[in-house]
Amino acid sequence: MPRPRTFDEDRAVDAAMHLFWSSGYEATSTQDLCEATGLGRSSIYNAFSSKHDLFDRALRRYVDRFTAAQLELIQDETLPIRERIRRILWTAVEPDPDEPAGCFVINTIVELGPKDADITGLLDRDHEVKLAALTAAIRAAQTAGELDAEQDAAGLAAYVFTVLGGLRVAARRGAAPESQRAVVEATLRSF
Amino acid sequence: MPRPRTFDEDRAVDAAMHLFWSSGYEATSTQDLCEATGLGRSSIYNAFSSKHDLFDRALRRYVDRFTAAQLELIQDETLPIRERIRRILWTAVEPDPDEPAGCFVINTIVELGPKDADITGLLDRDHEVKLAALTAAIRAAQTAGELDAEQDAAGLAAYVFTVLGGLRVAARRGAAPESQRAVVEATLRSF
DNA sequence: ATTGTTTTGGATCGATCAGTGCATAACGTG
DNA sequence: CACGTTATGCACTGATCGATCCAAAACAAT
Repeated sequence: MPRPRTFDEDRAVDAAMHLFWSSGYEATSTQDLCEATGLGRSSIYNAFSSKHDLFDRALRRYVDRFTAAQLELIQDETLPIRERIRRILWTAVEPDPDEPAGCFVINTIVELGPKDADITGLLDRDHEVKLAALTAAIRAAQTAGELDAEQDAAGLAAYVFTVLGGLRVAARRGAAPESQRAVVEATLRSF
Repeated sequence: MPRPRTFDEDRAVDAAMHLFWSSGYEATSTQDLCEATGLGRSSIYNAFSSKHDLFDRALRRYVDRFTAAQLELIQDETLPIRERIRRILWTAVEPDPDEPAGCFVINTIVELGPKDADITGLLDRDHEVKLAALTAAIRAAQTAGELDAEQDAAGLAAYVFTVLGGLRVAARRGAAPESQRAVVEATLRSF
């Protein structure tokens, strides 16, 4: 019996995600969010309880999407481990012109890391999951003789994600794809 | 004949630097700057023309300080090139508890990179200088037989600074020093 | 068609934003 | 001591911040 929504909540979260991704939390005003989503203030505050809550929803959407894709890649046993790692890193080499430069997660760690424990907890847990998955994949490759078993698997996994973070910062700065490619190749030489 | 300043401009820039470094540009208000520097609004706007100008001064101070230290290290020919690279990366391993986590330059690239061309230009030029210096040092080590001459020196230099960026993002997230250490060791294995 | 519930638009809230104006205080110089 | 100049303290500007309120609108169920 109630009046139904005239907008798609998912689309609104998606628009907010791109805006926060591009401009950060503080620099994005609720007015900007209204314009980007095409909604009025009331609709936004009715569907989401606050700017911070909408940010949380947007970040979760980003994290879920990218983590799912990464985990699928990490656990794809049809590919050699080196190839999987290459593809993980490769996502930061050629920027998608339809999306903001850099990585929303990295941006958020940098902007809110020291100040927002809720957000930090969310990102930490996600990072742990990915780290554990890659560590397991590397260990499996080691026992299969695909990689040198002497190296610390957890350290190698941390290494991959650290380089990925660096590549995404470089992408935010507008690094040239050929430079990024050289970094990926140099990274793989450690394995 | 005029009334002299009762505060040290350098100390004020230093306090502003730490605040911007810790909290970012947008999240730092002029009121915060007054409290951190101990100055009144008039004194700040008299010595610096705007919040943006003070940020620019603070960032320049940071860049000058860190770039000088890095260049000195890069060009220290008494050390093997691998040791120089290790020490560059090592600066991100054990955080100084007296200073904000992470790197002011990285934070600024992430927050203002897509929006502030002046700041971006400053950071790009600085990055170019450091990249050129490390490329030259690597090339020299290659001709001296210290490193494999087959590898692209510029690519290796980009690799080092990319990993450094990743380490600094990880430091902002509060990464454990032992994890950071493992990343440095894995990085050096590419050389 | 009436009722009940929720959405929506628009005005508006107090707080805070970066920045300014002005009167006064403080100092070096003559 | 008096003058010239700058620094400082404080009130204040208009704009914008995130968030709220309320009345009108829209729809489903009866």
